[in-house]
Amino acid sequence: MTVARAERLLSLVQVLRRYRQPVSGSRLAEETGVSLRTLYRDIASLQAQGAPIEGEAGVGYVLRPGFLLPPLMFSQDEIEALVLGSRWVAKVADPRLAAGAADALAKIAAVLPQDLRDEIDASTLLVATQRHHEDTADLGLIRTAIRAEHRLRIIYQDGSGASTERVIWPFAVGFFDSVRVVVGWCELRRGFRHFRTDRIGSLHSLEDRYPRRRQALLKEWREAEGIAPPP
Amino acid sequence: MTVARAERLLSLVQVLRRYRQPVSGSRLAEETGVSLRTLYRDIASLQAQGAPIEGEAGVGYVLRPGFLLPPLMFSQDEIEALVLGSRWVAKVADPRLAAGAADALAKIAAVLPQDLRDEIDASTLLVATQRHHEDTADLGLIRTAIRAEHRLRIIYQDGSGASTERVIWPFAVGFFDSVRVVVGWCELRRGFRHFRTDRIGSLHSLEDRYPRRRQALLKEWREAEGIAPPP
DNA sequence: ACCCTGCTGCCAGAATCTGTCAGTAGGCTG
DNA sequence: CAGCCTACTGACAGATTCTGGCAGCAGGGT
Repeated sequence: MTVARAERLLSLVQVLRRYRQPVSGSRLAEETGVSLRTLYRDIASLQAQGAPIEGEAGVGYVLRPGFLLPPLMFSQDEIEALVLGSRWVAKVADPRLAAGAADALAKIAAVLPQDLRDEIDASTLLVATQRHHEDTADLGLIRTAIRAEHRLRIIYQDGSGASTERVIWPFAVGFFDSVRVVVGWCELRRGFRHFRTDRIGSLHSLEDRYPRRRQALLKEWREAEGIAPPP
Repeated sequence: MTVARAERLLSLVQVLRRYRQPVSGSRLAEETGVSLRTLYRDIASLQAQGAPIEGEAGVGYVLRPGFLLPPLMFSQDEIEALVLGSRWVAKVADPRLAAGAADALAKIAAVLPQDLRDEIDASTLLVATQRHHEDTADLGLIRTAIRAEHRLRIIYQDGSGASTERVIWPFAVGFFDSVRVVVGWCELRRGFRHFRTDRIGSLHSLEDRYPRRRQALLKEWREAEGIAPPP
């Protein structure tokens, strides 16, 4: 007894949800293991059932949010991934974000069937990363400033030990193995600068919004530094 | 082009969700417009896909919760933690686990209210960890063996370059900055041993269960190595 | 003891699905 | 503009699946 098609249609929805950018039909066909022709038929079937899938020639398919069908319950691999990720965040991030990781996992656990809930506690994937440098600045405050796109006044000690006071527009944080780095536009240097969180002496939010959007700054910084966006 | 069956299976789930008391098969057959025989087949199909449907003679069918993901609500910090953790796993883990991280995040995004869903894309916390050594063994297979508590036959090259063939009882994986390490009981050495995944030459699951539980092994190993459990 | 129910095997005809081939059309890039 | 990638549609034939009916077994409730 097969449910090949039903299963495939669900997995197609999941693949479309995973990519948020347009995906070509041939790629979807490959991922679901059917021919291109059948993929077109599958897309048409989903659309007939109300899935807001948009296809554009030369671009690909996108699933707009709003499809009523909720996703299937998490798989074992997905639970393991969530647990592992949460453990890593709990270990390397600031206390507020660490608590967020634990709380999020608890909320997820609350909606799991018993067997999957047991998987959470039973997971034996361990985070054993190096101990990182102690932050001298509150990364939680920095994240809040980033979300609100607020300017920050900081006192920063660079690699040579010299201290400077600057106003920056923070828009990202990079998590390295032993160091966290705030990425921002520096008003003093009129350029993108990186600030290790263990070298920021003092930190004060100016509570006013910097004039550009953080996504735009991020994109510009990526191009300047040649850093590819995450998948 | 109809998707009669796929559509019917979904509607069957909806009907089962609507009733919370047991429903008889004949009633379900009537509501979905098929014969009783086909209804039994549909139920079997859904169960094969993991739907926790319970049938009892003389009573009827009940759908226990845990098949579809219900709506979830998270704080901004929790979302940031989930996104950051997922990005890290996607970067450092084996392809299957990495896909699990992306899929889990996509599923969460699908049940989030609009404003929180935007937070996922907007997150500017970046994972910039060092590039790790290439695995020579499929970590996905190892994880599967750990979950099933199966013995593994491996060929391992130790630090000095000497190759040995061993049978191990794998029970944990440690994720270091540049290396992944399988923790197991080694039948050859009669003791706990650690195996870097970039030094495991060959890997073969024996498909039989080792005689102890992995939680017990983990606890014993922790005590032997003096490693504290995660919070 | 009786009825309702879940569940399985078998069968044959009907319905569906799938891949291949061919062709149209729209967007993007150079 | 040409060339490439892409979305889409139609037709066809073979393979696969689906479906309903029938018969029968088993478990629970009355």
